[in-house]
Order: sequence, then structure tokens, then C-alpha cells
Amino acid sequence: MPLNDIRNRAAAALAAAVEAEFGSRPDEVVFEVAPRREIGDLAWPGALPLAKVLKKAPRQIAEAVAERAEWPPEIARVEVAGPGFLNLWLDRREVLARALRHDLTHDTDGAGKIVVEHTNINPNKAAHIGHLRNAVLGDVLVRCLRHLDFAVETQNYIDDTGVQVADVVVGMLFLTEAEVARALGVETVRRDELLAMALERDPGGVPTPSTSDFDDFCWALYPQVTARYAEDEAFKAHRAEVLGALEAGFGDLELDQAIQLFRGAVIAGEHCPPRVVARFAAAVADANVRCHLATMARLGVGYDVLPHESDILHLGFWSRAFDLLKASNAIRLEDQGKNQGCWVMSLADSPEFADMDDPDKILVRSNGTVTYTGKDIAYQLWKFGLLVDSDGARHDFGYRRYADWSQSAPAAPVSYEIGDRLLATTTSDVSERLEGQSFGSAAMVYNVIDVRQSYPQKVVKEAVRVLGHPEAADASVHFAYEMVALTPAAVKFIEERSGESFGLSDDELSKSYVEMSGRRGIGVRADEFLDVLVDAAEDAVVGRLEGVGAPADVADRAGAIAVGALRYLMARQSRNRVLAFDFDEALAFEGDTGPYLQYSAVRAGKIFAKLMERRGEGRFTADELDRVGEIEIPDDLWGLVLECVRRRDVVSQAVANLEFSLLAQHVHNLAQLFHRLYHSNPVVPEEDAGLRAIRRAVFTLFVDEMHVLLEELLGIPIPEEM
RNA sequence: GCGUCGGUAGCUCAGUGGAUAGAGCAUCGGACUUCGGAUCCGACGGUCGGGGGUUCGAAUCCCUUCCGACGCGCCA
Repeated sequence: MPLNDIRNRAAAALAAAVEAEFGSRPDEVVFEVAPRREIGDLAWPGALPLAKVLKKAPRQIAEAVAERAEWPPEIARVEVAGPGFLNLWLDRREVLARALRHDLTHDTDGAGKIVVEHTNINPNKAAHIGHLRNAVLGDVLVRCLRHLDFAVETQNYIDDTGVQVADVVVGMLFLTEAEVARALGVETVRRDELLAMALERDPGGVPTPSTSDFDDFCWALYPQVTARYAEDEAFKAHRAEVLGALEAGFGDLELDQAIQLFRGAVIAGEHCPPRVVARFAAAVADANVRCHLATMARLGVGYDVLPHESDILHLGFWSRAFDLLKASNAIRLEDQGKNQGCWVMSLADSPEFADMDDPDKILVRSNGTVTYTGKDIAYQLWKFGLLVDSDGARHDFGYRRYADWSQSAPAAPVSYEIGDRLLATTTSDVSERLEGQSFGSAAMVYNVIDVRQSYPQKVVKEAVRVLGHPEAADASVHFAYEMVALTPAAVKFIEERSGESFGLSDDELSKSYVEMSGRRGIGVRADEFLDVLVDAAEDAVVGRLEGVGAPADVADRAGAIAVGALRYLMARQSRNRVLAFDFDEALAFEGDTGPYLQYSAVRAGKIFAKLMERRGEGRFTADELDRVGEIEIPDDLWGLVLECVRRRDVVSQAVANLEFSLLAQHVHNLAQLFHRLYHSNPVVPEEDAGLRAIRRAVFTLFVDEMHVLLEELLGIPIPEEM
């Protein structure tokens, strides 16, 4: 948009004038948007700090510079105000013309690929609303980066070999049949039949989300396993057993065969063979992944590649990283002390860690196994293309097509049936390649992970640095955000609805929020909440039509409204604040909400529909502006134009600070401005052609702007009607 | 103990050293025979946790202190 361009040229003119007048060029000239329209459009407060250096009155400096500067043509008027603010007025017609022409400036100079890793849900249970915060923030980051013309690769990391997946398998194999049946919501039958029933809930290739999928079964089962661990120490032996089986792998055993083998074992009263256990674990992880993809698809979130931890293990990513770490003397083997027998990385040389009691981080345990952080270092190196073999070749995954997907509009739900976009998965067979595709080797990496992971994320970053890649370390960004928790009211609501108690103490319930916990089964599942939102939106749509009945497209409208409400809720709060989830607040469709924004766009769109119907007039174009003679843009409409034209500044700032509340606030501000003008600036009934033209021009700009801001950037769909 | 983040209106939250600290909710009162009332206008509501300091100017920067959350594991 033109504003940043105009601002840059005005700043250059001003800097030159300061230099010509006073002999020294200011370090930085920042034109702010003036706080109120009546005092100007752009403002430069720089004369005030300069006053001290130059030993002159600030007003005097501002006046001299204003006089001297060769302002660009878009600057219509200049004035010095207050203690020495330099205020500029823009040429309104010129700015409007450029905005209508979508006169863009591109200043992203051929930067390399950016990897954004987000979602990363443990594939052992259904996604909850905390995961939605991660996915929405990550997805909005991706959208903003693409808008700024960066090439972006979206990764969703799958931890398919961890303890959490193992625990669900433990539940399926070793909890009582009655317990497994309860999680499934069915009558108790023989274990092999229960297991087959559970696996039938895998949505398969084309996920359609519901709250009775495989991930929901896991959601119910998992807390039962953790509860059993707590009361029965011996039960934990099953975890080690399953993890051992997982490590050994299952070869080329098919799932059908595994179920048959399991059935035989159950009937014979024998132990389940390890490779059958491993096959089940893989099925559990993959079924959950498909469920998660289906959930995120509802919100219009898609991915480019699914890196699997199992492939990182099988392909020896860690051992390669281990060699690199040893070769660069970044780690050492402790031969004494509390870390005896471990390979540790010293962080004592990094300023951020220098004050720690123990600045050593263990990467390899004394039993020879690698820690999570160690694996993460290897993975991070791969993301930058820095995990190389001794012959200099990139150490890479194999890749296979996982699904095709598409979106019919920028914020439409993702469809996995057909599509022009590829979702790849990693494989352990490096001979598997995807024609014309390459993954990783980024110039910059954003890891969207909650703030509690800050310490290990810093360790990973420092590891990249001590391996001799300071530029990659600096380009490793931890996009940290605070968790989503539940208000006590939300907890009570869920307990009442489900008829089950989470068993929280009075102490826990007296806090302002309660942390969600998959282990304890405390939380609001994403699909469950989306369903509640859709129902509420349907009621709202039908209710507002006052007895006319449900419109044919009520499901589309309600879906859009639900997504709008949810995504805005997640985006509008700054990231380093705990989001205390409250049903009443989350289900609000009025006020500072997503539907308010959608409504402003829908209503603006309606103006043009009615205008065409009654007067045969359409959108306003830049050419039309050239044809009309003198026009004057009144202050109130001009305020909207100026706001519309700020997009690039707002997006850049939001990305630089990883603070999408700035973007949310900007859109809200814009919608609010429009709603005020809507009442005072009628278009269709206006008989004065000149007035109608200018209003049409400004509202055309607004409609276009809202589509970009809501759909393209925030991923909030704008329905036809609400 | 060390570190990070938070504390702004009754509640939930915005706020880049700059001009009169803003929204929403809640409460109360209003608006349009108009393009959709999921709207708009008004009122009420503030020691920006406390105390120092820097600055022409501080919610914002520095110091200090209180309260709250989180992190600092041979868990992931």
C-alpha cells in the first residue's frame, strides 16, 4: 500500500533538509500517523530531541526544516504544532487513487525460504483449545510472511515414537476390557474386538471431523492410563515394554495382519508379539494425525510437510549431529561429578546462561540414549540444511505424498479430497523422493512452541551457534506464546455437561484459571468446542431472521461465523498472556469479536449489491476517479482511507514483534470506523451523484481491504450473508 | 536462589518515549420510516501494583520493592 512508500520519501526529504539546514543527518526519521485527523495525517516528533543537540528551540528547528524540505507531491500541507511537532497533510485524492489502483511497493529483496513449524500436537489424543492457539498463531504468521512475499514452508512435527503414544497403546493392551470399552462408549467385549473397533475410527485418507473419532477415544483412554500408573507402580512396566517394542519396529507388517495376530494371541491367552505392538503404535499415531489434520482443516489450516520423529531416529539424524558436535568440541563426556558418564554441552560462554547454577545441558544420558533436546538440535540443523554428512552431502529424509489439499478461498476450510497443494510426509527410505520438491534448508526458522519450552529452545539455538553457524542461530526464532487455561466457570460448565468430576481441589478452583491437562483429561477438545460454536452461530443466524426459518446456506454461514469467532479470539490477545478460556466470552458474537468484523464486511458488500440492483452502479475504480473532476474527501471518510492504506506497516510490525494482536486491533479499528460512517454516509439513497461517488470509492476500498485482512491474513472467512 | 513473563476502568484486554491512556463486556440513557440493529450515539467508570530515577515529555526506559504465573530434569 502506498503509505509506507510516501512515508519513506517524506522521511528522505526531511533528512536531507535537516542536513542542509544544520549540517548533520539524523540517524532515523520516523513519521508516525498523527493521533487525530484534525492535527494532520503524518507527524514527526524528531525536532524535540534534536533541540538539545542543536541547542535551538524545537519549534524553530521544525519550522526551518519544513521550509527547506522538498516534499514529495503527495504531501499537501505542512505545519508546526505544539512544542515542535511537524505535521503533514496528505493529498487525499492522490492517495485514494493509488489505493484504488492497488499500487504496491515490494521491499522483500529475494530473501531465502522461511520454515514455520507449528501445531506439533502429540499424536496420542484429540487436539484441545490450547493446540488451536498454537495453530492459529502459526498459521497467521505463515499468512503474513507470504503476504510480505516470503517463500514459506509449513511444517507440522509428528512425535510418533514418544512416551505419550506408548501410553495409549499401554491402555489399549493392558487396561481392563471394561475400561477400554468405556473409553469407546460401547459394551464390554473381547479385547481384540475392542481394538479393531477403535482402529475403525481412524478417519483414513479423507478425514471428516467429529467428536467420536479415534482421537476422542484416545482422549478418554489416556487419563485412565495415567491414573493407573499413579495407583499401581507395577503397571509402569508396560510402558517400558511398549517403548521397547516401538524401538525394535515392525518391519513390513500390515495393520490387518497385526490385528489377526493379536486376535490369535488373545484367544490363545498369549502375550502380544512386540512387532504387533509396534504396528499398533504406528496406527495410533497416524490415526491421531489424520484426526488432527481434519480438525485444523475446519479452520483453514494446512501444511506442506509432516516430519516424523521415527524417521529422525531411523535415519540417524542424531548420530550425525553427535559427530558434528564432537568434532567442533561443543560437547564433552563428563568423567566425574553428578553428570558422570553423560555427554554435556556447556552453556557457560553464552551470556544468557552464564548465571545459572549448572550451565551444562545433558544431551546424551549415561545409559547412552539421547535426550529430547539432543534430537531437537539435529532437527534444527536439518531445517537449515546444516546437517551434513562427512562427504558434504545433506543428511535428508525420504519423502512421500501424504495427501493433496486445496482451499476454495483464502480462508475456506481445507479440503483433502483433491487439490493443487501437496502435503508430504517424511519416510525412512531416502530413495523415496518427490519430483520437484525440496524441504528444509531454510534461511530462517520460526518454531511456534509454548513459552514453557523457552529454555530448551535457547539451548538448541546456542548449539547451532557453537557448531559454527551464528547466522543460523540468529535466524532461529522461538515464537513463544502463553498457554490456554480454563476459567473455573468453564471447568464447572464442562463437569456439569459431562456429569463427571475432574476431582480438582478447592485450592485449584480458587485460582483465576485452571491449567488444561491431557493426562488428567481436563480440557476442552477443539472439535467439541467448534461444534458448540457452530450450534450457537446457527441459533444466532436463525434467531435474527425472526421466524423466517433457516436459510438454505445456514451451515456455511454458521461455519464461517464459528471460525471467525475462534480465530479472532486467538489472535486478538497478546501472546505472552495466559488465555483464560471462558465459554460466555468465546461464544460472544457482538462487540470486539470476529463476527463483528465479518459483519462489517458483509454489510459493506451489501451496499454494492443494492447499488447495482437499484441504480446500476458497481464498484468504484481508479479510472472513474480520473474521469470525475473536482472532488473533496471529507474528514470522516478520509480517516477510513488513511487507515486502509496502512496495511503493510501493520503487517510488518506484527511479524517483527510476532504480535498479531496488533493486526487484530487494526482490523477492529477499521471495522469500527466503517460502522460509524455507515450510519452517516448512506450510498444507495443518496441523490447527489458526487457524494455518492466519493462514498462508493471509499467503501470499495474498505471492502477490498477487509477481504485481504480477514481472509488472506487472519484466515477469517467472510460469508455471503450472516 | 537465578531467570522469563504478567499486574492498566467493576470484569476481560489493547496501548511503538510523544499531543486528551483506549476497546469490549457489564450498568444506565438514547438513535434511524434510509444500503441489515451481530449496528450506532451518549453517560458512568483510571493513584497505569507501590516507591525512586532518567527525560522537554514515561503506562512505555533504568533501579528498587510487592503480588501472581512459568522455567531452570539423565521428562518429553
